[in-house]
Amino acid sequence: MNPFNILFEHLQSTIDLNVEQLALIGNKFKEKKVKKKGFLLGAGEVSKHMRFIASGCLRSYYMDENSQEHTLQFGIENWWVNDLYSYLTGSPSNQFLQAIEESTILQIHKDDLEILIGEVPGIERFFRLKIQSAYVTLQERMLDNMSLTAYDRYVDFRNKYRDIEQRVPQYMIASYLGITPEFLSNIRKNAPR
Amino acid sequence: MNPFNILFEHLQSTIDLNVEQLALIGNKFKEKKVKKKGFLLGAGEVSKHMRFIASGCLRSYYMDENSQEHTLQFGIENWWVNDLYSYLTGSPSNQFLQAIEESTILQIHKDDLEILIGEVPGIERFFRLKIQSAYVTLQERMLDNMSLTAYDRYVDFRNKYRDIEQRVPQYMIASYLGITPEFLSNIRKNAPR
DNA sequence: ATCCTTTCTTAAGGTATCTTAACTTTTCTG
DNA sequence: CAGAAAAGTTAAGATACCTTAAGAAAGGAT
Repeated sequence: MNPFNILFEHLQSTIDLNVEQLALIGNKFKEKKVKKKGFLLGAGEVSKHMRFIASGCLRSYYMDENSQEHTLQFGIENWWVNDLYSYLTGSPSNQFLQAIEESTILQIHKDDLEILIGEVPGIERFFRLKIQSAYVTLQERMLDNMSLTAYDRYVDFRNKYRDIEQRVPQYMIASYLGITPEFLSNIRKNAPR
Repeated sequence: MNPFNILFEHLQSTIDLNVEQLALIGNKFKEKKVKKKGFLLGAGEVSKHMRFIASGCLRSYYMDENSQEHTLQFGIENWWVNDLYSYLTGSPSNQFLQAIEESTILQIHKDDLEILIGEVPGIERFFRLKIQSAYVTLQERMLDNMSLTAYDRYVDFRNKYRDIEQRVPQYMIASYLGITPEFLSNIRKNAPR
């Protein structure tokens, strides 16, 4: 399926859009392919785009002073990925946005998004809702991290993201859960079933 | 100072408002006093209000299955406190919103806020920006929790929230940092200076 | 098919943080 | 101001998770 049609369907699941509006939207989003291990954003750059995954799989991660990677988000088809921090504040990102599989992205520049919002007001509502649910998800994760053991977090992850679990290497899952790959391995060995 | 004037000044630091608009806003917000240790929201209730602290000090916390408290947020004058999760999704809260000092709150009901947004469009922008910065703050905290040691998180907390540190009991700070009060005590003892 | 790279596992020893419990200090209440 | 309640400290023993290092397995490239 054409990447743009994937985007259109995705948008229409939340807001109503007529043909002219879809055309306006299609004009502003640009298609971008990323190879496996390719980067859409590197630490130090300012994120200037909102990015929609039409196909493939990516993750964003933060690298701390000890060069440890911390995965912030995975994303597959129909997800949005970005360093919202950098995008919203305009400050240089401290994250990397990297493809785990060859992926097709549709992205819109911040300036174009502002224009588009003027043309298609529903878009503003769409992104407000996105940010809200991003917040809600993040808070849930924060609470889980504070109150659950690594094993429980792993079980929750598997239940919540079974589709993602198959597609990403285990050490990235470990870095998402906030543990070392060795310890995740250990957890898996001693897990029931 | 009158609580409403504190709110008005706060709003005007972000958006422009004329006298009629301030009157409309003043009509919709209700003043509420909470005694020390009093609750504005309990687990199980749905949060139906946006809440502004005109004076005092509060915190929101989550209580896990082992009855451990996890402080999500502290708030003092000019801050907004809420369980955004519950407010946005309409699901019952898993948090408590409790006063640490006697406090004066100005709160607006969700339905009234929607009406108000119709009357004063700038208000929508205001809350969108609030949620965005809440997201940004939360992500920063998430990263800190994943990459820093408890000692470093404590130092960061002191630097960032010196004004709050004076006003809240230490065991709440511990529950914010994700450690036990005993361990925070230990950290403080062994800390430089 | 084979070699090289990436990912995963195993296990021993170490460290950050927790648990428990008793004690001290501070704050609140009447 | 006294007594009770809340908050903070101390220290010993426990545990979840990390570090290191080496080897096994899987995946990619030629």
